[in-house]
Amino acid sequence: MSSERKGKGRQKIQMKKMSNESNLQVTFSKRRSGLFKKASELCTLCGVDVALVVFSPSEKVFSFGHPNIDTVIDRYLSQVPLQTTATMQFVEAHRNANLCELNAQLTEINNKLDDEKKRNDELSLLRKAIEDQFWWACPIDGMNRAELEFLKKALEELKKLVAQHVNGLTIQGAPTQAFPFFVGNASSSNIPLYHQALPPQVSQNPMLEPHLFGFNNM
Amino acid sequence: MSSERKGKGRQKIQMKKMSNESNLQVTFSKRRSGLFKKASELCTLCGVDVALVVFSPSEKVFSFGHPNIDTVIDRYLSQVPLQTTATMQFVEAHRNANLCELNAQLTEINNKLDDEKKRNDELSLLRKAIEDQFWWACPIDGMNRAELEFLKKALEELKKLVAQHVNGLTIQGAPTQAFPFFVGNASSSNIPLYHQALPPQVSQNPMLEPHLFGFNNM
DNA sequence: CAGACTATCATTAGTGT
DNA sequence: CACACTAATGATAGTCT
Repeated sequence: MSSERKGKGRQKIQMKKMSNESNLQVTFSKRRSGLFKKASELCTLCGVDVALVVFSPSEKVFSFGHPNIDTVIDRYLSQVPLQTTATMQFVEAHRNANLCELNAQLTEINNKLDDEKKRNDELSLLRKAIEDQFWWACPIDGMNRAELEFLKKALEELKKLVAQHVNGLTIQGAPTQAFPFFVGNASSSNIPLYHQALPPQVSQNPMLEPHLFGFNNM
Repeated sequence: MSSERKGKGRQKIQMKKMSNESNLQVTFSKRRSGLFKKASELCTLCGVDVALVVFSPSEKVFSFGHPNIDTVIDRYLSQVPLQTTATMQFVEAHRNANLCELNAQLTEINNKLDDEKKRNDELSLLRKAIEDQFWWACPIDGMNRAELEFLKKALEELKKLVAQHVNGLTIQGAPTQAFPFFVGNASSSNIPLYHQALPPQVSQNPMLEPHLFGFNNM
């Protein structure tokens, strides 16, 4: 083993649209994760409401909301002079759609649990058989250790799976979906837009928040 | 200027709602800045569309969108096929009923998994210690067997719990409807919601994408 | 192609001004 | 109360697996 294992580590990157498509895809995934994590942390730490929607390069949509994205969007829309019954319908309809996706997730988890159980049963049987024949001997020692390790790993994976749901910090891509190749940026004017408004209630000072966002280097 | 410039620097903080109000306010500002910056960077780097809405502790609203927040929200809302009001109500009723139950059950499951993992880790350590000292002896055999059995039982119980939900909580009214996956957890409580869905264009199955869902205070 | 790894960069908690 | 600073923590680009 030569000591050449020095990865170059993180390099600074230019703040413009990435040219390499595959690189863009992985960066999108990583940064999307980070963004959603940050959003949830903001919710947790400050107890505030947040809605976040991201359309992937392949037009899939990722969203996050606390306490509920539709609620927050609704609140946002109602504060913007645009509330219609049509929007309400959309909101309601959309909420229902979530359930199906959740179902898929649960099914997946359940299948994994099932697999683990099966494996566990097999292991137990095997172990028992060995014990019954050689309970007085020691060679099972190493084997037991391996099995225990296996079980531990399985449990940990399961735990992680559930924990992911609990924490809501992971979004998985579509397992059944083959996404078409990226078509290109529809409207990629590089500079996004910030906007801040006050709720109808706050009548104090419309300029209460002097903290401005500057995009100096973008 | 004395050379007392030694600040203690950043300290790790617990991921729960901050108690100190003024501290919360400043953290909110800082993290909100960071969050919006991350969002815009994602837009710029990957050329994707994003909508972000944050309600401050004082109920002010901050929003960001690329290319335009309302456009993105509209796209988000309209990507779900409309359903009839009746169906929606039906589904909603069931969902609400199930959510609470599932929430409790899954919390329980998660706690059990947590316990099992802890126990398993302890066991592994203990076992390793014993092995290291008495690898040539057999007494560990019986003990391992008991613990293995215990783990097996725990796994089975967990599986059964989840299986009950899979088999018992399916909603049969809506064509695209199943049951929600819902989680609440004591340890990491303030958890918002993640959700991912498909774009309207995908004509295969409007409900293919798996969603992650989780929040604490329903 | 999704994760593990790691050197590096970026964010931010704590503090002073 | 908004900034400036700094030391730590946290995120991630590049790489390998």
